[in-house]
Amino acid sequence: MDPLLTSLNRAQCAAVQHTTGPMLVLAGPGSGKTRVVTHRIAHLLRTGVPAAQLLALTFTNKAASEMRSRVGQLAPGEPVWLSTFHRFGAKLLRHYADHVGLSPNYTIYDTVDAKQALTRVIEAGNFQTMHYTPGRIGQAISRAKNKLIAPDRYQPRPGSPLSHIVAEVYPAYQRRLLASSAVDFDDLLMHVAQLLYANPDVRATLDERFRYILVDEYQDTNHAQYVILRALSADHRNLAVTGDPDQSIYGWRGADLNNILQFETDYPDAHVVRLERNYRSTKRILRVADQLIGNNLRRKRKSLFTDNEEGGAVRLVEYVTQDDEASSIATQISAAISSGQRRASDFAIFYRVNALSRGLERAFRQVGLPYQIIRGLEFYQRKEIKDVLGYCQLINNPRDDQAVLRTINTPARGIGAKTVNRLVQHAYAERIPLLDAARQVGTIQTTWASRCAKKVSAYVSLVDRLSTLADADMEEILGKILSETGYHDQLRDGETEEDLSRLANIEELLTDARQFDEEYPGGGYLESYLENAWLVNETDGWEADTDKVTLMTLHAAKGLEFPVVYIVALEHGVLPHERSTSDPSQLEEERRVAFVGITRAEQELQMSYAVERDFRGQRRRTVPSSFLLEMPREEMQVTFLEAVGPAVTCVDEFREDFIADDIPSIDLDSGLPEASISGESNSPLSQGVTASITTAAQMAGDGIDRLGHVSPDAFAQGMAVVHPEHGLGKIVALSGSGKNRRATVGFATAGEKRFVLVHSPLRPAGQ
DNA sequence: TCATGACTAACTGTT
DNA sequence: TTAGTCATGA
Repeated sequence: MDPLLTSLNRAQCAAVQHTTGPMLVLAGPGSGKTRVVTHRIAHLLRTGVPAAQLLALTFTNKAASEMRSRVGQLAPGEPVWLSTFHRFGAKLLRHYADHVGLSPNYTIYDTVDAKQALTRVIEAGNFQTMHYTPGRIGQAISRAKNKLIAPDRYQPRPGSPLSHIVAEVYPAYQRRLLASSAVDFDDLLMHVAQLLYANPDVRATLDERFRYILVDEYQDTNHAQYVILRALSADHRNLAVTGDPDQSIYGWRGADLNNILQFETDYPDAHVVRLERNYRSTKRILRVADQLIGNNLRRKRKSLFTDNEEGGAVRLVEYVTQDDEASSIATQISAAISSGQRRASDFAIFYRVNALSRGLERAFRQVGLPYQIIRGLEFYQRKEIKDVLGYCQLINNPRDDQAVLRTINTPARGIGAKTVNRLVQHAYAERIPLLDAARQVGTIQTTWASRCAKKVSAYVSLVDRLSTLADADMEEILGKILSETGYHDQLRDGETEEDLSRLANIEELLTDARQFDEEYPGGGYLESYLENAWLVNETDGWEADTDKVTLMTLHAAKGLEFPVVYIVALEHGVLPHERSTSDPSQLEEERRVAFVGITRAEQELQMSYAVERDFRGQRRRTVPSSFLLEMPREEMQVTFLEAVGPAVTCVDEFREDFIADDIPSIDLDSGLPEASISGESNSPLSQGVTASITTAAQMAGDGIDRLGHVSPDAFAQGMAVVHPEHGLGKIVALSGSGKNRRATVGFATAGEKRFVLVHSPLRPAGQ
């Protein structure tokens, strides 16, 4: 028998062996879905399908890289195109940019940039937005884009003031994006859909090229993605989608559950495979999940079962405060680790909102538990990183207004809001990019103070100077930016804690760039580098093989599994989230979020809530989540507090309701966690905490070996160095790696010189 | 034009 | 709690 199939069950085999025609794989949690997808890719390759005809699309970067590594094991060296929808869209758009009015070097705006751009458009256009914030308007535009409603086709609805505003603002916003040759995340899909729709020849070419398409997490696709998929599989109808309606948790992002619920209507000849056997969780965990999700109406019924062990009871624990909750969990985990039962990496803690991670972090630090937090977009959202990347954006795409606005006065060079506004007005009036407007400063606006004009011209020539670097190594580009703009000096001379951490982050960025250069040597990859920065999310930074406890949102947890799972803050308003409690379909989505969390657990699961929780700096009484009442009592072990003080009626009521449902095992006074660990005693263990980033510079030490040679690693951006002939200088930029590592050094007398570090007599100053 | 400090409003999730 | 806005004085 084919070794690809031996380890699979019947349903899995059926899915893997399916080759032509549409297929829907309904895969319950833990049913080996990723296995099926990867094995199917390998199987297709084995049956002679060229790798170039395969396209596998996922929803997140994490899922894509997971899949890439697994396909790599099954079918090494096969160049299967495997990426997220957005990345796929970005690549296609590079190729067909002119078809949709972009230049190939277009910029991708993240949520923040897009919102700022929108705000500018609203201000500049003097739109009356009444009480609607740019955020609200942006959401409405995003929804329209996800539904593929083009700016000129948007129809305001009577009785919806917001839609009238959107009808005005949306076209202006989109015009400005195109003028900047920029797209937002939604455009990555909308433009592609439009491209395929408006260009039958392009569509046919791509349909021909991607004859076999596999889509993971199909329940999370939105209308735009749906249309793209349909367009790419019209002639070659080998579209295989996998998903689980019960795990659809991106409705707010436009995911349309109908896509999966109606797949069989769209493709009447679709082969449908159900993967219902769960290989992940214990019977009791699965029953809790199954009964909870049974309360949803909009779903496809499926029966989950497992041959795994019965397992221990699912725990529900009540705490007084969030601090109790956090420290109890931390103590439990470290006890399990020190007794040798578990490793730190066996544990994961899930929460509904990122803000809840802070208390947990504190508790973990106190106990000295190593942990890693998965949080979206942290690094690339930092001001200093965005500032530096802003210059890169500008080098890559000089029409990028957002980049101009970000960099024109960063670091401060005396170009104030007033000047910028005049520039913007001029640019909008002339319908030209901001940088061009800045370029014209000397010639057009005679009324301007020559002081301002001078500064603006200096900025323009700075950008021009940097632009000559477009094809250099990333590290060199970044290095030049840092030195030429004075950004590095400014931070280095700063004394605040903040400046220090900014500097550390910059170092981290340089290290990252250096790694990138090693992977893509020779330079000229600025665009790819930026694309990567724009489309990453920090989930990629998750290291499965380090021994740390994982903390993340329930959304980020999708697709992962852990031996022991904690879900915290099962409270009304948190899970379900307060913005979702009124709408039944949103409530169902919240239930699915809980379902996803529960089904990540392999052996143990603890859910908890606190009677009091700090929110917005205020302490509030909570109401336990109604979802808890929907779970089977007989599978659970409950730990209620004995007394929570006077008149905690909501919690009392909840307990009565919970107990009324004939609960066999209750455990009223045992198991209450000890108040908390004394905060003062700072154990030496806490040294092990690993939340901070160690920069390459920190690790490099003095970098001088016994022979007196200075390791190339000893040199860092901006460092003062000594040369025997030229004397004191400063490192302006670094590039290359290993023995090819070069430094550009600016000397006081001799000007700029370039050195190959291993052969150079350069030394860090002062050594 | 910029730095400072007071004040205020917001806190879902991800590409 | 905190990021962001606003007013003030230098």
